[in-house]
Order: sequence, then structure tokens, then C-alpha cells
Amino acid sequence: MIRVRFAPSPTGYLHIGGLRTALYNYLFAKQNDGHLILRIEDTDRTRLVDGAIDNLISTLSWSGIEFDEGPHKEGDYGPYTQSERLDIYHKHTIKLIKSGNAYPCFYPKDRLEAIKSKNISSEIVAEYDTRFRDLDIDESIEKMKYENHIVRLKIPSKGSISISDTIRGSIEFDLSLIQDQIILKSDGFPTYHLASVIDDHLMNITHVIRGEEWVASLPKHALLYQAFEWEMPTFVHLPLLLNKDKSKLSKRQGDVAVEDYKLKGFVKDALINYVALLGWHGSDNKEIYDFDELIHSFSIERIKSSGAIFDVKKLIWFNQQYIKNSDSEALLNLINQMVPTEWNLKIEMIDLLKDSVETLNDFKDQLNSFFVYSPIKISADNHLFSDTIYNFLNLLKEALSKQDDINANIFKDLINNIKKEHAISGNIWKPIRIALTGTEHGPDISCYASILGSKTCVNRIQLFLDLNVD
RNA sequence: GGCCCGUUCGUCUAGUGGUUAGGACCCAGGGUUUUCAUCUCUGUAACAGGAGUUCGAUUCUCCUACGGGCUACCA
Repeated sequence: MIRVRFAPSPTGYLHIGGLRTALYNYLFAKQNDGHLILRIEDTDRTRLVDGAIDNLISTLSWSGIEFDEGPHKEGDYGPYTQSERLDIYHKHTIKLIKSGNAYPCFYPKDRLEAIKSKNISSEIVAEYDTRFRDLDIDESIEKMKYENHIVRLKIPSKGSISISDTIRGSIEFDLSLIQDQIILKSDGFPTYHLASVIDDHLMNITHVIRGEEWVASLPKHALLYQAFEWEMPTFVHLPLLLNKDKSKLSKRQGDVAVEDYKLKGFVKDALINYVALLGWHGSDNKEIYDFDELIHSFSIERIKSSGAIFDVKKLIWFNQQYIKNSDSEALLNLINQMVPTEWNLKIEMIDLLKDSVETLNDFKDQLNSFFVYSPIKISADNHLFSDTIYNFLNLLKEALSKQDDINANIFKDLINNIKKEHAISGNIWKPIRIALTGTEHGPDISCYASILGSKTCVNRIQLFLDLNVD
């Protein structure tokens, strides 16, 4: 069975790049009837953020990505949080030391402090540590019980290793260039390399799908697999998501948290669709994929090898498409959660607006004029308004007050009749809009007025005239 | 600096040993519309460079350039 994992560290929010990694893992698992595992990589105790795990899970869940196993979902391979697996890492570390593939380096307190305070380069420290490389194994293990130590992986000083990546093919590394990697820190926690290799193996992970930033560590991981005499999973390194300047997508140059986009009124389907297409594309020109189509169409073979710039403009376009094609009822439910409870949203309002908004937040802005009105003071030099227009508005008000029920067509007829009867010409539609809504632009004013209802229209025109006509 | 990865319109991308190199976003212009938007039509715009292989390379190989990632007791 295909088993893949998404393995974030709980350092805060869910990164857009993380969302894509999770998504690709999810799609791959789903289309193969496999399992997607959530594993929390919290081995850096200095970077833990409270609530990050819950946040991660709920954000992922909002996007439609659910896990088959994880800290929040029981499975046969737990625990799924690395800080709860310390004894496993320790046992395996001892195994590595015993087989001669790793060695502890001892750090008397003063040396530890010296290293920390003097800012010595890691190369120099590693160089110094090679003196521990060939210490007696049993003695070293005994010494670990009462002395400060770290453990390093013993990397062959010569030779090369070639590792296969599904997207990039075979990659060769010169081992002499790699320093003995620390796999167990002085606080007793493993580093990423050790923990992820052990967990991927123990959790029966078949495909490691992760970001390209990990390819440089590939030889270390491969060596670890060799040392344990374990079979390697298939590696799939995803191209990076980039800023406008082509550097790795990061905060600082815009929003990178999934939550930011949610807050800005992006719908999850649009985000997912857009992000899926950053690095993957089908063989045709299709761009709009719903979640099921994505599951069926996605393939690792068609993942690109080059990085992709995250372009909000295209995301906005996707968002527009999804909103306008959404069921109005569903939209209404979403929007209801965003607006003041006293706003009595009607489905007609959503129908009227959904073709033209870019984000859910635009709804909020545009809906506002249905519920909040204050007349605009027209300046004397505004050529849109004249006595004729004010008079016209007055007539319209009269006409509307005789109508209990209006619809868009009645509203239009009313206006055209008044125009004809009183021989009024010129642009009357814009003044009507301004009087009725307080804004210059917006959706079809006849529809707008009919949703507002004749009574409210009358009130608003009255307020407008009160303010602008002596 | 070293190692590794990458390079088709501004962006996301399709594509092939012979194509007018296709689509989408963006941008510009036209049309529709009582406004804005929507919608619609049209347009601008790309194979990083150099060698080689070949009758023929955007496509295959090598080199260069450029970009990026990594180079932590971070992941």
C-alpha cells in the first residue's frame, strides 16, 4: 500500500508551499487508495509555537486535506509526534554507534560554552570532533551515560553516492565534501535527518514527497538507510515556490500563510486549484480542476522540475471563477459568517454580486450599501446634478411610494415613464445610483433597487433630497 | 567559495527531431452594458547563449552564462 506523509514542524502557520506539498501527497495517496500520514517534526525545542499543531490541522482541514493517520487520528504507527518518540531515536542511535556508523562526541561543559560563545564555525567544530571518531565503542557508549555529548554520523571520507529522484533522475554526490552530520543533539533530541529517516522507515512510508530544499541532504539520508540496512523509499523532490524575485517563497515579500489568503476572502477550491498548478500541469490546456478531478488527473511524472513564482493575480482570477460558479446558497452561508449578524442577507443579493467580485471580502464591501446608507452631499459644480435631476428624483420618489412591490422591470418602466412624461433627457441613471446607494459604481441599479424594496428606495431618495435640496 | 538543481511569452505552462511554438493570467485596444465589473473579440509577447550530432534542432549531447537551493546541536 502507498503510504506518504506530510511532516511539518510546528513553528507557526501553514506556509503556502507546505500546502502544496501536503496537497501533492494527498492527491497521490488518494488516487492510489493509500494513506496520508501527518507527522509533527518538533525536534527543535527552541522554535516551538503554542497552538501551531492545532492550527496546522485545522487549516489543512479547511483546505480539504484530511489525514488517515496523525497525532489527531489514531493509526498503527504512532506516536506521530517526534518529541514522543525519543526512546526510539535513542535506541537506533546506539545501534548506529555499535555498528560503527556513528560516534558520540563528548563536550565538557566549558567546551560547550566556549563553542556557543565564541561562534566557532561548524566546520572547525566538526574537524575537532573527528578525534572522537575512532574511540572504543563500548567505552563511548558507557561514557554517554554521564557526559554531555552529541552524536555524529560517520560519513565515508571518499567515494561518491548516487541517489535517484523521481523528478530529477539520478543525482551524484561526492562524499568527501560532506562533514559528519550531527544526528543527535546535546539536548537529547535528534536532528531532522535521523528522525525523518527512522520515522519514514518505521511508518512504512513508500514515497517521500517533499520540497527541493532537501536534495542537498539526500546523501546523508541515503547513508543512514544504508547504515540501518533499510530499503529506501522513493524520493520525490518538489520544485520550490518562489517570490517575484525568484528567491524561495517567504514572508517579507507578501503573504505566505494559508490563513492570510483565507482571511482575504479566497475560497479553498481556488487556492487548491491554483497551488496544484504551480509545478504540475496536465497534458492539455485544462486549468480549472475541482478536487476530484485533481485526484484523478494528478501524476508525479508530470511534476515540473523548475521553480514557480507565486502570482496573486492569477490566484485572484481563479477565485473569481470559483465564486461566480458557486451555488449562491453556499456563498450566502460563507458570507453570513463574515458580516454583522444584523445584516439580513438575501439570496438575490448574492446572485446580483457574485459575477463581479474577486474575493469573499468584496461581497462584504459591496453588500454594505444594502444595509448602511448615508446620503452624499453633492457639490455645486457637479454637472451630473441639476434642478431637473433633483426634480426627477422627487418624481421617482412619488412614483415609488405608490408601489408596494417592485422588480427590476417595474423600476425601469417607472423611470422611463417619468422621463417621457416630463420630457427629461440626459444621464439620469448615475444620479439615481448615487442617490440610492451613495456610490458611483456598482451592480445593475434596477436589480439593486428591487432588492432594496420600494419603501427603502423612497426613504433613501428622501434623505438624499433633504441633504441636497433647500 | 564549494556541492547540487534548474532555464519556453512579464507570470503559470503545453508541445515536437521538420508546428504560423498552443493555452491561461497580466497588459493594450474594440464590442456589449444606463456606471464599474462581468461577458466577448482582437492584439503585444517566449524556446538564455555558444558549440556539436543531424538533411534539419526549441526538442538530443557538451560548454558557458544566469537564477535558485544547500552548506546549523533549523526544519
